[in-house]
Amino acid sequence: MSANSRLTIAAHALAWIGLYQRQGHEVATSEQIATSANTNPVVIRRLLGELRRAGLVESRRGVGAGWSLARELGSMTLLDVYEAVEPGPLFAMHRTTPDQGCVVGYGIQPAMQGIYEGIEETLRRELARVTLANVLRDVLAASR
Amino acid sequence: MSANSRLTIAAHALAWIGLYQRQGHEVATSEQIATSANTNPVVIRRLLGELRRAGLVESRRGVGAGWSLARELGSMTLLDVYEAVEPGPLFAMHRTTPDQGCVVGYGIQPAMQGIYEGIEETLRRELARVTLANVLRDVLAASR
DNA sequence: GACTGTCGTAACAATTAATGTTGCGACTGC
DNA sequence: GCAGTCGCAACATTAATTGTTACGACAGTC
Repeated sequence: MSANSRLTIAAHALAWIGLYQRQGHEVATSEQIATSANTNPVVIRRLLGELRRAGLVESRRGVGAGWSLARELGSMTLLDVYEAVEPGPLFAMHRTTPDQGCVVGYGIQPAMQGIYEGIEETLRRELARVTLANVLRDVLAASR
Repeated sequence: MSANSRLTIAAHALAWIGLYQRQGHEVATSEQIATSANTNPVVIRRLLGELRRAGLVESRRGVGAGWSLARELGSMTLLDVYEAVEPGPLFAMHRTTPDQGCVVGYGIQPAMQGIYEGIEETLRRELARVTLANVLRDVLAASR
């Protein structure tokens, strides 16, 4: 389905900053994170900008500039990141409104909307169960 | 997120065929369904072709051709439709492989993979709880 | 056996979203 | 003033979905 790796990259960036800070550094640059994620610094800045708006990270400018965590990794969940980074709903409706003169065309959107809402709520609950500290732990576990 | 209405359109088509058959008709044409969904018949044929491969619908050719349900709506779940119609996983990995020389770059994909698998499993369970008969019922409820 | 209506499928265009890239001004410590 | 990095805009590239056209295959009917 989705050609959409935003959540993955955002988690990557947060784990990277968290580990880097754990190693005693103050801030991480978009350049460093981009190298680790094998992408362009601007892509990282865009993503981190959204995370900053959500209060998950902070940025400094000027010399010695860069990014740092605004909260402990253990207090951030994937749901926080997901909501900061994913704009729309999981499943989309028709791109053109269906025939309102047809019973099915008229009723399908409210029906699916209701169903999808319940499913998204469950997805949120699952995402909320995973903290970024869990993610970093799993990341480090893979290297042994 | 996903600019992806495949599941919605597929459910629309199945509900339409189900209702049409309930009204005594043998088969529905892609033309009719496309009119209700306000899209092109070929789009419907493509989707229904995938549903046929999954054993949910059947098609006849020649004069009086069209589509019919292969099973009761009550025995089809949204999960059946989802699996027939959605190709990839819900969340994607990096589009280029991250820096394998970096601890995070090395461990992030297995870590996220494990997390995503659990979440997708939950999603599947939710989708499996909704039958297409439920969908049609909700559709008809909206018109009153 | 020709005719008709619909599927089956390929080929291509159009649209949209995400991602990648370049450029440059803004900021801040030296 | 200088250097390093963010902030952001503009544009290019890529990929997926959707829309469209075209035409052959098929199966009934006349």
